[in-house]
Amino acid sequence: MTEGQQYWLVKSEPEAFSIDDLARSTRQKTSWDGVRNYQARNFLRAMRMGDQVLFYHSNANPPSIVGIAEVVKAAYPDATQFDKHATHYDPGSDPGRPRWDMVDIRFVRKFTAPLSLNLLREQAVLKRMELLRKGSRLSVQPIRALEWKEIIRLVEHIAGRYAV
DNA sequence: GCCAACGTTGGC
DNA sequence: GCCAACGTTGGC
Repeated sequence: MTEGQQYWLVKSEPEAFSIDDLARSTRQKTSWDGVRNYQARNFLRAMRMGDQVLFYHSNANPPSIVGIAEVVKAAYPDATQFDKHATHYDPGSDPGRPRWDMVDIRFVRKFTAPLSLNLLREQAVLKRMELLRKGSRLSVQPIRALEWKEIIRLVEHIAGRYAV
């Protein structure tokens, strides 16, 4: 584990962009654009190359953490904010001082079995996760090192059930 | 499809 | 600065 490495979670609706879409992308990379919430943007700006990112499927059955990506490029201006035809066009953003940023992430792995929201709720160690807070909508959020460790433990535990 | 929770907008 | 109205998110 690299010193200073941080952990994050990003949400995506699989119908819009799934972990399989990421795995199929050119060089298995994508720009995480379209974030239009200041708190989420600030977390994007705090991301560093090599940070590990949990990939969460919202509006899915069941909603689950489905895999891992990693940050391969730190925050830089999100081009879609200046594109009149883009869904997330922001006429209020000044090109001289862009309001919204994006990062590039690369596929790392897809879990053998997704970790459902229900399963996550059962873990005492994960009680403080932003994701599990009622009404939480933050699409980019930090994950504590302990939580990361617990999630990896769960993934390995579940994978072990299918091991030969 | 419902609706609670939340963020943003804009009138005052 | 207040706050009602509105739009969005996202679990269920």
